[in-house]
Amino acid sequence: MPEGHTIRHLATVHEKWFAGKKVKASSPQGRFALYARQIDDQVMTHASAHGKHLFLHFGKPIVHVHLGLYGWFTLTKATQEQPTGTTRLRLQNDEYTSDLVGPTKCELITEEQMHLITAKLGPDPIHEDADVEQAWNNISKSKKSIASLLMNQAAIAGIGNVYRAELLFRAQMDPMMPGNKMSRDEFDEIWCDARALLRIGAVDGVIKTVNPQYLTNEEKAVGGHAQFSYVYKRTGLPCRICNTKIEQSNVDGRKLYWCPECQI
DNA sequence: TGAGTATGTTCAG
DNA sequence: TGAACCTACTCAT
Repeated sequence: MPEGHTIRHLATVHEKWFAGKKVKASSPQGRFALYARQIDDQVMTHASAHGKHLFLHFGKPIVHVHLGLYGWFTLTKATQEQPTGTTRLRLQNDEYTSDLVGPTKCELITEEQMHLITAKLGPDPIHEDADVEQAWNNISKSKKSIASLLMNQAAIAGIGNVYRAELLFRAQMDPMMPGNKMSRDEFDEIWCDARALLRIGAVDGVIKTVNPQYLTNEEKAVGGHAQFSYVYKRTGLPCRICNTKIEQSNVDGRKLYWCPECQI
């Protein structure tokens, strides 16, 4: 589901499947129908991602997608199956089908509008050339907690509620630490870990944060595509490291999970 | 059948 | 700060 790793994964798959070829575009649900007609039978040139925003480039027109909380793509080998009535956008060629359901945003924009969107976002750690100094600047000048700042897309783009909880646990950091009280070393550790974890997650679109040595035998048996966490959604369960019960609280209206023993 | 929940964002008050 | 929005799924009634 949608944090930065998912969007990067989706950009990669769409580019691999559709770039350089004519694409059939339709909007079974109807809300994107007018725009779908404009890109129908056009060639997708490439796909790109910044944070949680996906851009599918059809020459000048660009499809801008933000999945929001529960939007998703169903990616399949070319199918004759009818899309569900809620499918906002279907992209298809002879080999592949991409169905988009429930996005917060699906619109046709210009390159200029795309730049306006990305200009409002902080550096995306998954990008090779991401500006770490800009990210440090955004964090270190704020009195807000690091838990709050990591979710702020204008500070750092692409991190969501799962990666936030897991990054803070892995760094053994108090989630309430104000950005302007963090040392550069502490920030660098989180930034580098975010880079690494997002890239690992982007490979197959699954969030992987737990060192296998801390998985139970049952969890190990489940294997590859399963998602496990140190603290996310583990309220009341014992910490994988110290056995203290994981706690849950609310930061900016979102649930935050942490270990009161490890993260001091 | 209906309430609650979900890895998100925006806008009104 | 809280509600609204986009959708599907789980669980209680």
